[in-house]
Amino acid sequence: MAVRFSCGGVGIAQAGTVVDLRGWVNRRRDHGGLVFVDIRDRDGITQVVFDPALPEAFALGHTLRNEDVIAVAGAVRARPPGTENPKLATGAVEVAASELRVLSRSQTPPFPVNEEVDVDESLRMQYRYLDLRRPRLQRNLTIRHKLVKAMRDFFDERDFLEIETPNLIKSTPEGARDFLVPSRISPGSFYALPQSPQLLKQILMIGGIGRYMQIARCFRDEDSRADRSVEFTQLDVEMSFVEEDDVMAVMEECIVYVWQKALGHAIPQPIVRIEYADALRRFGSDKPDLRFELELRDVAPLFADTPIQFLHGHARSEGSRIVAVRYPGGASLSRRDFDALTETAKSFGAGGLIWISFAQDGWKSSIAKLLDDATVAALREAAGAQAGDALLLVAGPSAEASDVAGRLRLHVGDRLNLRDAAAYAFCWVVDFPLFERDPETGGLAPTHHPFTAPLPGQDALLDSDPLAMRAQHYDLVLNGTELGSGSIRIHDVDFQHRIFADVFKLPEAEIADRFGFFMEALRYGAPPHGGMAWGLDRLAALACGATSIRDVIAFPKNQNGRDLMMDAPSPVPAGALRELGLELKKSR
RNA sequence: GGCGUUGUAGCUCAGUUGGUUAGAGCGCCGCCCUGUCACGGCGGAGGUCGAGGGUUCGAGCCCCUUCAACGUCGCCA
Repeated sequence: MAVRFSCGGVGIAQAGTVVDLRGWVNRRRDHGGLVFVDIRDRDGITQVVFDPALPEAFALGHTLRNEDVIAVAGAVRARPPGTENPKLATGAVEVAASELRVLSRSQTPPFPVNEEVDVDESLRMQYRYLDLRRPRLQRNLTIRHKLVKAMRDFFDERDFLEIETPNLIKSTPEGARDFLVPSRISPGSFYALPQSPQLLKQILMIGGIGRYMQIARCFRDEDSRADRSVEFTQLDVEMSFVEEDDVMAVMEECIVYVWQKALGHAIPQPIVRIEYADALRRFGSDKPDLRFELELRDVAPLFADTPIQFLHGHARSEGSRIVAVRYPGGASLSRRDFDALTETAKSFGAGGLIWISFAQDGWKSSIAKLLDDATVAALREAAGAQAGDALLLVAGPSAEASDVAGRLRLHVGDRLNLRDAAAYAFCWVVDFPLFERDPETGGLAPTHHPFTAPLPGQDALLDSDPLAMRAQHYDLVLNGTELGSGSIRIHDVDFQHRIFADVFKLPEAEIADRFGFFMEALRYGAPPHGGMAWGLDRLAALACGATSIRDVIAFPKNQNGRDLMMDAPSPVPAGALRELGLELKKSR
């Protein structure tokens, strides 16, 4: 009686036992008088030998092709000395096939399943079931599973309830475009798919749940990127009767636990906290990559008396920065290299780029004629440049200069291979401003979302100087990627109303229409509460060393939001539209 | 919507200054092969060069338009 084993599960311990293996033909090596077939499942690969001594199985073995699905019964035996394969976990043994059944034949696959070669991503998506058989996705989905499992275990142990929130909800535009779902029973009315369960989890707190978590699917009808898709998954968490430090402590414990469980990696604690303003000043970003140093240096004072026209203003203006990015070894770059760097800086939004290099035989610069030795020496000192380094200088209004310099820093980090995919540098970013200026409307916009509470004691600033308000808002950042945001929420209905009415200037009717249900809930004893949400796809991608979240999603959508396997979205029959009370306009 | 990269055999790619019949490796098909594991040997099939238009005696290569994939800016509270 053959015993079922996985294709990665047989070893020398099974020698002599008759096993039953099921799986896919990974490869066939047909010697004419002897046939080797590697059989594969999620667990691994085992070599099966077909010998002419058993003519029936042997004859059928000849006909096998890659990706055929087979069941093989045979005795496990140690391989003849010298023929062991150390590259295979099961390489000490082989299965001598006594019985072969072909469960399913496969057409020739459109791309190799048994090799880790790069294949055009749209082809991989169209034949996702084949891509899923390959080691990379099997490994990534396994890691993702472990992450999610660890999260559920972690929160379960701490008395959190996992609660599902609906996917068909009310459209309450939250910045991103909603996906709308027409209602058959209420023609002309639409559900929206949630951009996040934000209001629902707050209402769960009002509902006395106290501690909530969910692995929640979210939808935003915006253009995709490598790190974001129209449909994505969040770890969503909310807690009652907590302050910032309580939430951050739990979430920090969580990431440490999860990283240990899923990756066996110990995150050093405590995770460093960086104030928002500091992050911008030192790294030019509110999601700094701490895998490498190269901190930005302000050098504006050195240009206070500069004759250089375009620097002069920025050197003296409160709202401007002149920032130096150190490029270790940059003195060996050619003028052409610096020209290319300048183009790169311009693509980041810079007006231009000043460079200074410190070679053995003296300094060079794009503005050499306008610099003197003393200024250059002071610059070198201020920016901490060593012999052989170069400095890249960016000047402009603070926000722009910080952003460009921050991107240049990352660019230099990339060029010098300082951004190690196997390293994990976490940090908290705290002390965000509550509001920021919306450059389009000129009005105020929430930095996080309109339910974020300010630091205690700042309520009065709402009328006098809202831009000076700081939020009880914290981001968790890993390797320059924002994993997630959280905050303490407003639980006072009057203050929440002032945010909508006084700050965002929403008309009463609109507040009532969009948020009426929520405002009403706040009137019935809302506990102080706060929480956080993490982008699970991003987290998984970083954990797997994947460059795109599509490599940690079983059935991802492409850049245009299309599912290439199912070919969705697709037109629907006219009758389906009629039933929904919808009529299509002729396109264009 | 903007910018960039890419598009040549089933896959991954090469293709010179515009010049004969568009190539390679892998895969596929057939035959041979009893210790391979990227098995090996011999033979073979397979191409609207993304699509459309143009320049030219002649276009895979030059020009215009367009489609698609990916990256990125805008956008994503």
